[in-house]
Amino acid sequence: MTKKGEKIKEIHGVVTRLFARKGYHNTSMREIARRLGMNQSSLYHYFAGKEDILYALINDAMDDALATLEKICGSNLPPHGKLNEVLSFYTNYYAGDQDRLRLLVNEQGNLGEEYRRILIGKERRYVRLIKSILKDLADEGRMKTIPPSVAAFAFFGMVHYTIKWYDKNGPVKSGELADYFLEIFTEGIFI
Amino acid sequence: MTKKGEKIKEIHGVVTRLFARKGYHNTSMREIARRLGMNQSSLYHYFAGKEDILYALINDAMDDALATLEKICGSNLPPHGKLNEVLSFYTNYYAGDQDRLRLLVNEQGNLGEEYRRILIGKERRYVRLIKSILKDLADEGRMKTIPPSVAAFAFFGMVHYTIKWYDKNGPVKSGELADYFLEIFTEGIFI
DNA sequence: AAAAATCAAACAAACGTTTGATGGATTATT
DNA sequence: AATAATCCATCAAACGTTTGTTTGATTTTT
Repeated sequence: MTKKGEKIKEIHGVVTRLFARKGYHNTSMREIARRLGMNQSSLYHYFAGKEDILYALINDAMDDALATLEKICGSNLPPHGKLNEVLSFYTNYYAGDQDRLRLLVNEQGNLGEEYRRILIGKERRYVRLIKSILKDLADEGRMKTIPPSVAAFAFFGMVHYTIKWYDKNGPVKSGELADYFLEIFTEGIFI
Repeated sequence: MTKKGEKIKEIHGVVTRLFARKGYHNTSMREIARRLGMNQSSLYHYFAGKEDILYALINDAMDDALATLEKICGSNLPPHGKLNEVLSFYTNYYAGDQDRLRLLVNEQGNLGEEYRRILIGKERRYVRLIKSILKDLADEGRMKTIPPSVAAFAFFGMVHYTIKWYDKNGPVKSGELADYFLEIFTEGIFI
């Protein structure tokens, strides 16, 4: 890794933390620079502007998740095995890297149209992946007649919302959380 | 209703729409005034400041929902009947009044500490209500051994996330959506 | 010596808010 | 009923800050 590459990573780390905890607009370039111990104008040596930093962070987070999800879906596991793997990975991903994913969920609206277009395209791929697994389950006759979109977004909702409440230092480990979500999603809370 | 009261309602409507669609920080007092056809300084005749408008909107939305939820929970329905009612109301509420609830979910972080303290207190009441229903179900032996917090937040997650995807003019009516959510939450998607 | 990294200083624009004044409506006083 | 005093709603203009960004020079590294 080049010297510049490492610095960029360092900046990414600090900015992720700040944007996630205080929000994009409540974090100034001055504060970012101060936390990094550098002059604010030096930031522009690494990034074209504030918005580009946000975009890079969200885009990276999406690419990372997409890569794993597509690998799972491309495997030769049976549908319910894929669902299991996907749900488990996705929950652990969200529970384990909350700051990054807060940006993805909360701050996309602060990007310009062009950037958003790209990210929305990637989001569609997420949804399509989950829906295709649910379709396969339905074809096997293992799933109720619930619109795949509704089921998929119910699942996304459960997982995405963890960034608002889940504490990974609390009593429930993220692996257990994934197990609970899988149980609720597939079999429900009733006995 | 007084003349002033009606004007405040009108302002609330316009601001709700703007804050929900563009975000709090991407909506200036100048734009709010322009959309209302009034001078920006006139807004300060009705509100102490921008932040106070946001607080009023979120607080009202919370109070409305809390009133209904507490009525349901105070009724003499059996636990599963309460769960049914609560889930149904809550889903319809979120699906039917998306702009208002976007503020509740997305923009709370832009409020000062004092305001947030109050809202967090009300949020706790939400969670306590749902958890108490789940506790009752568990005592009846109808619920699996899932931590009530996890189940409650899984439910909140499903419903709150609707503001990001659900289209009430789409193929799924909000009543149906509530039925699907109830089915998924209680019995799961598997047959 | 060339290139990369950092800096202090300043920029123009946008922001939320305040000021001070105006005309019209409402209320109180004659 | 007519007049005076008060309040309400609105306005144009400006205020002081803060914002993201740029400029141009200086230091550090290669």
